[in-house]
Amino acid sequence: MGEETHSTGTPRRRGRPRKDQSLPGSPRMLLIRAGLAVLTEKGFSAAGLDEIVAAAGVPKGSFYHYFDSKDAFGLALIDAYADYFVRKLDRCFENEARPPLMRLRDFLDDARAGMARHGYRRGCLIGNLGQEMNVLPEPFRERLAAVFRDWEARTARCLRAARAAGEIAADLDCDRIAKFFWIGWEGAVLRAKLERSPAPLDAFFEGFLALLHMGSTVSGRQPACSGQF
Amino acid sequence: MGEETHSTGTPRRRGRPRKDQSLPGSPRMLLIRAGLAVLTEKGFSAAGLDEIVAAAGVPKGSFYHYFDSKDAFGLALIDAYADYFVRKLDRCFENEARPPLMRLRDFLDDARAGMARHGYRRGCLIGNLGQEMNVLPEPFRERLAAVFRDWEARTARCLRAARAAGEIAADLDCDRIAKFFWIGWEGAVLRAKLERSPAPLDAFFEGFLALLHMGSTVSGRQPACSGQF
DNA sequence: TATTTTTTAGACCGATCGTCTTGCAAAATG
DNA sequence: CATTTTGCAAGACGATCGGTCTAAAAAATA
Repeated sequence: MGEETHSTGTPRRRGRPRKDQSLPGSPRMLLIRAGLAVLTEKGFSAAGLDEIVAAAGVPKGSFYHYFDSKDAFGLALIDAYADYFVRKLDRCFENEARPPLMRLRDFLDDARAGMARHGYRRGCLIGNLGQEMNVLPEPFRERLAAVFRDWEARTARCLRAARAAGEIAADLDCDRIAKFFWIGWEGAVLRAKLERSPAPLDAFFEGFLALLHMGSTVSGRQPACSGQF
Repeated sequence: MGEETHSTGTPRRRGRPRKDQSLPGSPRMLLIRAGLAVLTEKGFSAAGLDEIVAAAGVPKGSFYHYFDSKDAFGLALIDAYADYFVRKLDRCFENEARPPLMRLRDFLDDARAGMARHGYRRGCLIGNLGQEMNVLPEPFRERLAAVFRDWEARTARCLRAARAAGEIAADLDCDRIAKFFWIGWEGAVLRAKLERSPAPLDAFFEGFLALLHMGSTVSGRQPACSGQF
């Protein structure tokens, strides 16, 4: 009461209205995009704001207009990366046109292509920040852990689909396997960066697949694509 | 010739003789010890020399007497850590008093205890530096990769002993499995740091053991300690 | 004691870090 | 148009970074 309100409920204020900072070309989005590129490559501590604002083509002075601090920026990057990655996961894991186990392989192929595209220099933002946990502010921890829980849940869902389809043994614990996958996968991305090669990704994935086919010898099914582990 | 030489062959020179810098109490060793503590926790980029020399109780000016640069110091730390770690690996993997597969578990127990002792803040130096590869000088890459090759070789030897003892299936490729182990293990250490918990170490290890018992259902052997993967 | 060399000691440097203050341009209202 | 309110940009700022430098103490030989 007393304040004039818009039909949408927004109080019509005087002064210059703020731009929509969720638009792709907005400075905020440019900063986030540049920040993702830099931090997936160098991590948080080694990434300077100067480099990020330069890559974004945004004046340094503007940075603190859009973000309270480098820390707050980092948290925003986690959210942005989580969003981007969940879309990728869903595109793979919920692709009904493919058998569930092949969806996992689609994810591998996607990741391998992504790392190759960037010369094996960019890794996983979540893994990078996780490694730096001891020099990051405490709020990062729960946020990163939550992202992993989410990825694990989506992966477990895909695994259950595979189990329901009879692609993997019926007595496998899909939640534990999904946990196992993400624990090891981050190690594989790390090694791929170190060796500048997709081999660690493949090596881990093949081992993981072999694990999935445990007990399949009993039911007589042959592993489709695993090596001789 | 022309120079006076000791009976040991060392040319006895004038001036203050240099201390043995491999002695435990020497400044150089204090710096390396402090550097290992700081870098296993914070990585290379986030670790400042000021912090390291303070922790070592050595004046900053002395640092550059013993090391040419922070980079050179980092390489020395890799060597020191590799030495320390190889001793640990051999203590576990070549312990003839234990069956080969149990030696692997001994390593797990040792690592779990080590991480707990430091509050799950210190990780693996090699993994930390590997994650930072893009912001490290190029010589680090080959050095780190060589360390992993060494660890893999020692692990593969232990696995072959297990295979010879009939603890694991005869058709398993021990070299590939060893590679798989170290790829995933570094991911497990990363997650343990993130979650400040030993659970990721155990989760990965149990999955790894399950992988080793592939085909054991055929030969009728029961997994000794793996969960229901 | 005089000389030579190693080691200690910390002030100091330019560069870069994240942050903040300040001022002006833009776009609304009255 | 004048006013108001805000968005945004530019650069200054202190702290800290890795690294350098000079000087002197320490410990040996001559």
